[in-house]
Amino acid sequence: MTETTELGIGDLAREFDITTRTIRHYEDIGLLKPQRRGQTRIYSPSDRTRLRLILRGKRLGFSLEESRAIVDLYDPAHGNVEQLQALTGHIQQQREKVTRQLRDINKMIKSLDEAETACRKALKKARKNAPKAGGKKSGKT
Amino acid sequence: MTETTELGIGDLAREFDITTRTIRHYEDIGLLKPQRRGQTRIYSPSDRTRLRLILRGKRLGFSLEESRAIVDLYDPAHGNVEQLQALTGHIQQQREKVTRQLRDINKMIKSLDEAETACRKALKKARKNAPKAGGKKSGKT
DNA sequence: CGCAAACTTTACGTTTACGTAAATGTAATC
DNA sequence: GATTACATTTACGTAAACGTAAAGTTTGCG
Repeated sequence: MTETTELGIGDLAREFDITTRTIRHYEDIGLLKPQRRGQTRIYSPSDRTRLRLILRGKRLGFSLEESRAIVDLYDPAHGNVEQLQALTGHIQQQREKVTRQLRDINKMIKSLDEAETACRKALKKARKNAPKAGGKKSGKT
Repeated sequence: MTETTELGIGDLAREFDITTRTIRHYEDIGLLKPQRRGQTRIYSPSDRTRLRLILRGKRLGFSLEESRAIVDLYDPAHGNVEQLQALTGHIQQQREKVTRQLRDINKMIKSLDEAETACRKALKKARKNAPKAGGKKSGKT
């Protein structure tokens, strides 16, 4: 019948290229809470979204506990003012963390640019007076 | 005597807020190769730079093996054309990885923006008709 | 001299994030 | 009704990245 939104654990595993063990592990630690039809886990689109967020966090080097904090941002206890205020705090924290990452990445990209430039330069030189080996030692750093 | 560039393991640990055990571990797996004065490790500015790169990699979620690949970009076997060519390949790989991260980060920042907006909106509403609870369920993603 | 502070090696312990195997259940298909 | 394919729980195993404890140098200071 309804097969539009009903996802099995295998479907998810295939979609995100992870193992079912991984998905169950995320459930073990409370990151996912799929419904059950009997014993079998049934995943909703929102479960899929949570999983996507978790995996994104992973790619960014977040621990599963950190990812939990992020994922929970999208599923807050609605309506309580104090919790909402705490939530803005958490969002701010995450923003700072991600902003630091952004700085790190930009530095790294810059580094890669420099490394590439240096490498190309060395290649040019090597090809020019190339015979068999050993140009001059170039200065370092 | 010369104390300008001579760094002890404790100095480095303090500077980067890590333990000496961590630094020794990086040496164990070949990420650092400080000189020795007798038994004692002596770190050069370039060692410090390598360490900085390693830690940046960590913040970005790179494994130490991945960081090794990056760090080695800056300390390649100079002069060999094939190695230089391989090197440009590695640089390109790293660039792709970092580019994916950049996409992930931008997505996450966007998500955080949305989360914050939603949160502020909910706060406003909550303060307006403040009684106890229950907004509507909002659609997702 | 004596002692603390900072260095060393060796080696077992711990946490995170799953892997992997075993034993079992259920459902469709031949 | 036997096979095949996917699901389940339970539980021990493992790789990475250190933590931590033990036991021993080396160095400087009062």
